[in-house]
Amino acid sequence: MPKRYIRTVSLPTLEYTTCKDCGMYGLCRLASNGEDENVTDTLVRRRFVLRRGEFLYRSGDSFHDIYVVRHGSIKTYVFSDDGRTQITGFHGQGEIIGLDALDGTHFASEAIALETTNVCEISFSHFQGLSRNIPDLLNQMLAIMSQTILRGQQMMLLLGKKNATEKLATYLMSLSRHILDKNKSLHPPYKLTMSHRDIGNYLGLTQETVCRVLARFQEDGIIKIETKYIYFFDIDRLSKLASEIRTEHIAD
Amino acid sequence: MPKRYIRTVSLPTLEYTTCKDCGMYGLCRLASNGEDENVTDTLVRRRFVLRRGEFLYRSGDSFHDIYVVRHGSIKTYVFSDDGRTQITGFHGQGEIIGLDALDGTHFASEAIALETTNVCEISFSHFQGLSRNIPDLLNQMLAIMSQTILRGQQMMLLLGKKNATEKLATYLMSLSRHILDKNKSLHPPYKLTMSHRDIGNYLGLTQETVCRVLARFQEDGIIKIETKYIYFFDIDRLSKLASEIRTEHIAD
DNA sequence: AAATAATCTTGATCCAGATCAGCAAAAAGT
DNA sequence: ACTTTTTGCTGATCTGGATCAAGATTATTT
Repeated sequence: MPKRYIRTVSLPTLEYTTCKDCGMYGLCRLASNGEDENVTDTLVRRRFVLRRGEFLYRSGDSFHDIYVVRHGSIKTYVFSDDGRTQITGFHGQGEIIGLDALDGTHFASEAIALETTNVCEISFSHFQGLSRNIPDLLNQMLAIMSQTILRGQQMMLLLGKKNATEKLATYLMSLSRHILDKNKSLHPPYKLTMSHRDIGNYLGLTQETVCRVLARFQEDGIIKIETKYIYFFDIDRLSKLASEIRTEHIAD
Repeated sequence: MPKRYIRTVSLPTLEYTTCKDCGMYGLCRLASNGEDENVTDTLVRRRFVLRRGEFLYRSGDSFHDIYVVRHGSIKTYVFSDDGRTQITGFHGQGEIIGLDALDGTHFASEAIALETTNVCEISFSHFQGLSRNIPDLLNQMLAIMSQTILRGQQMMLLLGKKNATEKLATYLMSLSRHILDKNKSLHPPYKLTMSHRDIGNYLGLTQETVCRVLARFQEDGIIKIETKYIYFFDIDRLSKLASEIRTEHIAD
């Protein structure tokens, strides 16, 4: 996997993607001050394509822009001083990347494409400029960042308290939710762009354990994996296995 | 430990705390538009005291305010649907709490005082109102939230990749850094307001393991714990044991 | 000051998941 | 089409930290 910065600048997207499902849609619309569903050029300065293994940014790169995945998928990770890495997220269509750097001048994390991926680039200073006239821009951004913090906390619970089965079930649940959000149906099999090793790294497991647990889920008829494609058969059972975060109020 | 909402409203603080070391100092100063070091009443609407075991907010509470620890300490946590909890942070002087709720209407996490604690309350809608006139307020808030996201990622690395020794060393390092920030010296022993059980929960360990590792650190002359007070003897060794996150750029 | 409850501590045992190993299947490169 | 590399799979073994247990301190209540 060649790990270089080779950005193929703006291209006709192969698969049509509307902005409507994008995490930045609210922001882009606010910025463009109109209703035009796909004209978001006020906020987005350019788009480009990354191929598998190409970096969006690397640790130490100076920070200027945040990014949104328009099509494809990106993984982000941090590392310890002895080189161990922790994947901090897999980011698909509509997800925002780079929010961990906007308090400083340099990225501490890295982002790399898992497949051919189309990305919108938003200049942060341009964003700040626009927000002087459109105060709600920043408010929307606060909300997005708050959600990111919340997801981090849920990840801490997963890593700190869940066993292998619960971890994988939780992960597959979040995957299935993403698919439902975008495709409105779980039936078309979903392509897993991340390797077992990556999934294991993300969840605090080894690839062997990931493999074994997924094999068990298949024996139990919960999912089916064919090469790189996953079919969801029994979301209810998966949900029970996941021990999800409780968001409703609990009477003490 | 009685777990009730009993707020002792605004009082003369026992120990004098300047606003200067506060995480909100920049924000408060911006809001008050002046240089008066301790007059921050433009942003902070009220202060109050929580006693040990009292909640700042509970899961399901409707969200109106964010909070800053003025003196004392607060722990925050989330939970899974079967009641397991994951402590997401210990928050001391100057730290901001509640940033995980400002995208919604209700808190999903809880915050409880570990000792008698003095808290500044900031109405979020008031904050938003102020920020219309002072755009930098929101920018500062973005930076604070970005740091929170980054710390979450470092926590994922700790929980997912570090062993017990590294976890405790990392935790003690962050503790010592806080002390240095506030006290400008490590010599005055620092009071540990959190129990071994809490520390274990936070780090993904049991209290027994926490106890054993801390005992080893003491045998090795790295720290000394007397009842609830900790002395730091060998920060260098601790730092080596911690395998901290690497923030500098890495040549590939 | 005594009683009670919570927390800390240390040892013995256990087990979920890591590690090691080796082959199978895909994917990428030639 | 063939080689090479990467990723996936499965079994055998090992181990770090969990669990279980039980006494010692420290904190809280009466």
